Amino acid sequence: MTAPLSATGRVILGMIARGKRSGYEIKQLVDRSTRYFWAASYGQIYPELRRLEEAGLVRGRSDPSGARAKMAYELTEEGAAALRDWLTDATGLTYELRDEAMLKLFFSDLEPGTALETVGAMRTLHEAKREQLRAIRAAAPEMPAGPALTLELGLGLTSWLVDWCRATEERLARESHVKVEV
Amino acid sequence: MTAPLSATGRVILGMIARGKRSGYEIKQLVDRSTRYFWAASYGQIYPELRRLEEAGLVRGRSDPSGARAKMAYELTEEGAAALRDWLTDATGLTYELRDEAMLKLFFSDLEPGTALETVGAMRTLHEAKREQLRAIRAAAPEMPAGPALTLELGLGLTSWLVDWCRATEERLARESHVKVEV
DNA sequence: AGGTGCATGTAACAGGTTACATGATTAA
DNA sequence: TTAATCATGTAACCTGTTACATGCACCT
Repeated sequence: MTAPLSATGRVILGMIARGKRSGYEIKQLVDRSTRYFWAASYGQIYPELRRLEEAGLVRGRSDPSGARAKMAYELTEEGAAALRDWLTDATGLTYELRDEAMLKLFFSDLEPGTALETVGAMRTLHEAKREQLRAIRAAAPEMPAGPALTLELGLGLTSWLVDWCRATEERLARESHVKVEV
Repeated sequence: MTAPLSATGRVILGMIARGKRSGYEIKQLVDRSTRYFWAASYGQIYPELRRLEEAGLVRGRSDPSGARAKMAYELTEEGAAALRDWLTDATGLTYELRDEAMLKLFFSDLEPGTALETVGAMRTLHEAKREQLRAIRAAAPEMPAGPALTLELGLGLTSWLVDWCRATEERLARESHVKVEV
């Protein structure tokens, strides 16, 4: 029965378990991997590292390169146990989405003609995300099973979204065309 | 050039434009429609309604039913213009996701055997969401074009996710089976 | 000499949730 | 009578972002 992990604490512990040991390195890795479904900023990471240390889940020692300060964190026994507990428990998974494009789409009939443009903007966004994910995959052909799974899921999801947008754009264009013609 | 709309202000203005006029009604409608991609709580709605009124975007008057207090809000000219401006502008669309299931999946290789369970929990969640969306569609066969579009998108998306989870569960089960057998 | 990257950190703010308090109305 | 629903509202809290400050190291 270890203490429950805070939201940001989860990513931090996981990243430290993967071998990344400074706040800076954790941020780098988050930005290249989980950021699409779980972001973290310095403003969260550094204070949280301190809290985790106070709670005894990580242990940090100074590991400077020359005169440049650097902290090297590693998991304690308790930290490894907390990470295991969290990974083993599949209940109460948070899921939060805030998608302004969908909100605009929801209200699109209030301002006729905006639906097509909104879906177009939505497609552009997801296309960009898909390209970024492809670049990540290309840059690291070998990766652990977990990251590989989420990358595959992200790629599939964005691809589905791009296709939906394209199909919907065609349909909306056809409908407005028919309306004009008849 | 009207003032930019705050996050919650967007939903509120849209819902008022759809005819919902009290904070309570707005919350009800949000919970039955946009909540899957854009939530709102009373703690946001009531203060925001006041701010919108101070900014001159909505106008509220008391409209009690008997001795039960009730406020009826409607859009002002400025409010309608702000809503139009927002709907017409397809740039800078916020998109934020926080999906703990995907995060656990990302770290699943740190604790062998958890991937299958995590994907299973993920599927259960999306199946439930899909059922809720189906219930909404069944309860309101006639709906405006905007809500119909987002409902269709939500249903398609959750269905794709459920299918991906199912396929991945099969694959993971097969792989672990092979591992045991060889 | 200057720009980029490594590295740490914080203060101010923004946005949102939860829990609570209050009270009327309606249906069982 | 009592539970559910209608209806408003706030205070405390949590979580997270943005912008800034600081300084070393390395490359050109």
